[in-house]
Amino acid sequence: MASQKPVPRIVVSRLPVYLRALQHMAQEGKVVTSSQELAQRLGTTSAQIRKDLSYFGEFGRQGMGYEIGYLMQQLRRILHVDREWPVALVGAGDLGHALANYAGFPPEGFRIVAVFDNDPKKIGQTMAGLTIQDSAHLREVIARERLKVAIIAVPASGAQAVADELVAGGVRAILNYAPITLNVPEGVQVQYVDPVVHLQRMTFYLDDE
Amino acid sequence: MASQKPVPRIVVSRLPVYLRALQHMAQEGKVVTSSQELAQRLGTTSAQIRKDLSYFGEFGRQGMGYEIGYLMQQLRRILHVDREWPVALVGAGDLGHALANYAGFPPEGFRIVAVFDNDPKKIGQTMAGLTIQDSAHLREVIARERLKVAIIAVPASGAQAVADELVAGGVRAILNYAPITLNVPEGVQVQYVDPVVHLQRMTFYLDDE
DNA sequence: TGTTGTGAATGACTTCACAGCG
DNA sequence: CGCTGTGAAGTCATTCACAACA
Repeated sequence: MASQKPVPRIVVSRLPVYLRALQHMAQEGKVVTSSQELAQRLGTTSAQIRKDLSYFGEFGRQGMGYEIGYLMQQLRRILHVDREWPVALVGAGDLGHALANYAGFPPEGFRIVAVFDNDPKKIGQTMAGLTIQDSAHLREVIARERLKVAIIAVPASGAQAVADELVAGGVRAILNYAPITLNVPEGVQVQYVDPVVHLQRMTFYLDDE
Repeated sequence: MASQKPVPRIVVSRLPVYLRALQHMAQEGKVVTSSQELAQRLGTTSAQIRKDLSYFGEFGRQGMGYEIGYLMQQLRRILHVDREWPVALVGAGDLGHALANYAGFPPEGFRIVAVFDNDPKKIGQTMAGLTIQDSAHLREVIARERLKVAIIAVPASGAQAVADELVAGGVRAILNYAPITLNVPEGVQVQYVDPVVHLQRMTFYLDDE
């Protein structure tokens, strides 16, 4: 029986990694796997994978393991990625350009449908097939298109203001590439990508010579 | 007295975020702060900040708080970022381009000193002032330059092979932008940036309408 | 007084270990 | 027999709450 307990955030954070590994297995033609095999690939333990999945239901067969296609489908449902998510991208610099053209989004159901910048030289130009819009219209467009997901790829100095506009327009999930901690209301999700922070998390462990 | 207990990874992972916030405060001209103020900015608790810092020493003054410049300096020392780290960048696509030109690295002591790609059309060209080198020479160059830190910005299909070469050359910390879990030896640090994974960690919490 | 640093208490997460089932 | 699903045990992390001190 699946647990009714609240799902720890850390469990949720691992599910996309499981899903990604299952997709790779499927591409390799594998049909069935086990918590053991998956754990080995991911550098974790079979018990952790089984326990994580147990928060949501029973997806395996005793003695058999997991049917990869079925488990992928279930994880997509759990993560709410069994649909298309239209995404707003704010910032049309080098990083925004890379994100707008990233081939990894469409197959996963994330579709960038609007790009914003506040640079007059960029507004009106085209990026990845989309017209760059003035950030001044951010809130209005977000609200009209009912966008719930956005990516911030602007400098730190403008990021909080952008976040405020996004939230005011109705955005509930922000992937933030600006090197600053955002202040958002309860219930608005934020994920941070700051290469400097990520590098500093590793240099700690490097020998001090 | 500072604790002698082993430092939890999760504590280390928060230090760069504290450092970043302190830098912003310093830019605003602030000289002193408190665990309370810092916690408010970062959406955490003062107790957590004090406890985290207590693993490394005593950096504040009772009744007074923390001298921002001093605490920054101490965090830089703890994180081993009180020096220059030369970094190898593998992958000269859109993302590699954005990273090579990222203005946020130099002020933090991270300097991209070598760029690699395996595309004959790109090898020999210049990117951010560096000549793009053939990935075939990856291990050799890494070893010769004694590089300990690298960034992977290649497609998933090539990422494990790149990681193997990096590690063979002596790299001990990898910032991986490829959407795949890397298999590396004990002691080699890896940080993952996969926008799809980050987005999926948030869509879980979005209403299921 | 205000704020740190920290043991103690609480809470969360991971691992164990095994019943149960295919 | 092999592997899942899961309570129970064990470990780790956060929060509490207060002595100590500028």
